[in-house]
Amino acid sequence: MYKAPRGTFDILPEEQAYWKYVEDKAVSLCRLYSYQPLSLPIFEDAQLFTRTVGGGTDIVDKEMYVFRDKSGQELALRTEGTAPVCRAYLEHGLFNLAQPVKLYYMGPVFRYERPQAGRYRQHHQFGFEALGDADPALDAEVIQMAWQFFLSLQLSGLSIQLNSIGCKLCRPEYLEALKQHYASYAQRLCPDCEVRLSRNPLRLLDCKKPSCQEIAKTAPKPTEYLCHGCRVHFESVQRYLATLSIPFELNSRLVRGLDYYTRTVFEVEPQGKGGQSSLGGGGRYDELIETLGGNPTPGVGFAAGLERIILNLKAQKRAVRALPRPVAFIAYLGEEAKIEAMKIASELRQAGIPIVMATGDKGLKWQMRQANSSGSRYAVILGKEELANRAVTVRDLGSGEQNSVPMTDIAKTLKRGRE
RNA sequence: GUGAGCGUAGCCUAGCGGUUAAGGCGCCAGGUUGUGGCCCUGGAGAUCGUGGGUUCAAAUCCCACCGUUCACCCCA
Repeated sequence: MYKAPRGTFDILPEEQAYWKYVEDKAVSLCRLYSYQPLSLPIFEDAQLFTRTVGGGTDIVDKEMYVFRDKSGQELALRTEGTAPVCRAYLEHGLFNLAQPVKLYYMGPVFRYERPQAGRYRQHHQFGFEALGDADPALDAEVIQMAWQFFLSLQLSGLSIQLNSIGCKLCRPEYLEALKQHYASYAQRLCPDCEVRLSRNPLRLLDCKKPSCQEIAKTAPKPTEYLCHGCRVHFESVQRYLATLSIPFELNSRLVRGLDYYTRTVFEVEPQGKGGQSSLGGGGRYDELIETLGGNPTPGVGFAAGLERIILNLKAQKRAVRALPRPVAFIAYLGEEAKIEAMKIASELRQAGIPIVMATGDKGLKWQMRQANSSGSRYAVILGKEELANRAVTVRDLGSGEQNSVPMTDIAKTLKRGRE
């Protein structure tokens, strides 16, 4: 027997209401803020990720699904959405549009990890990006959007963690200071942090080991080393957020696991949870498009994990609207009635009424049971008697009331009952 | 990549050394010759994850493998 590959899963009909709920909120949010939909390929040139997300990050070093196609080109299932959005921005000359360009996307992303609660090899992200404008007001807008997204989902107990990690002007100096600080504790570092010290020092800050956290506590903070431009920017972001009444907590150890971030980084997480619980995150990436060969172009964005959102919706027992059910189930008795029933079903569907047409030539009892489990509001019954009268029997499956309805009036009757 | 728990019908679960592996949900049939839901009766459905070992005897004990879940790590 075949099974879905490890870390992947089917979303069965009974689960779909949650997905629809989240997707609808995402789409209406983007409409509200005038972000436009962008659909992206599932795989990209592998280098798109290695060059932007960065070597030394787990995503690139050990989590990419890389393969060669028949031409020998090295491709990768996408590990995130921001770099592909920027690639599309450059490829299609979207820099010629009025800036900033505001886009959103939704779809699967792939990372080769060991699955656990809220972590999969294929998961789904919803993200939005604003390209071509360095205004801190745009950082604030993106954070506000993220926040409003979770509010609209009726999730509670969340917090926004906010930090600034500087730019190419000020970060080198900071990293130097950070390395010096850690160098004096070299023998007390965990093995992972020893590697981080040389490969990706920023990540030293978010090690969860108590012994390393001690060292991180006294470590210099990125915000202490911001250049003038970055400091002013960060202050503005905070001021704008305050103006918009968006709550946030400064977290000087928030660094994010991707290399392309500059200045603002933020994360939305549930209260009192550990490391792997982040619901979404984002930030500014003013150097990313240049890395991809474009003119220097600032950008800021956010992405959220749909599985984790749904996990939290369930944990908080949020009811979601059920998927629509059929209006009527059409039962028939005998071949002649079957043909008439098929015609009626067809007409009703053309009138926009969702119908389940019985099949299988079984008894009425069986058909009624089907009607019941289909969730239909009505059963429409068509047998010899009805054929003779040119009128069907319409039974309300909620109340059990049942009437004879002329064949010409079925649509009208069913529609009336819908209100 | 590391560690721990768990693998019994489509789903949930009982059985934890001894004859035909038990129950609930769901499914099918019947209780109405043309009427669902509730109820009643009956039925189908399980190589007890796979392989090996211990034993007179293994779903039950041991080992390996596979799968899965959770945690670490990292991230959505």
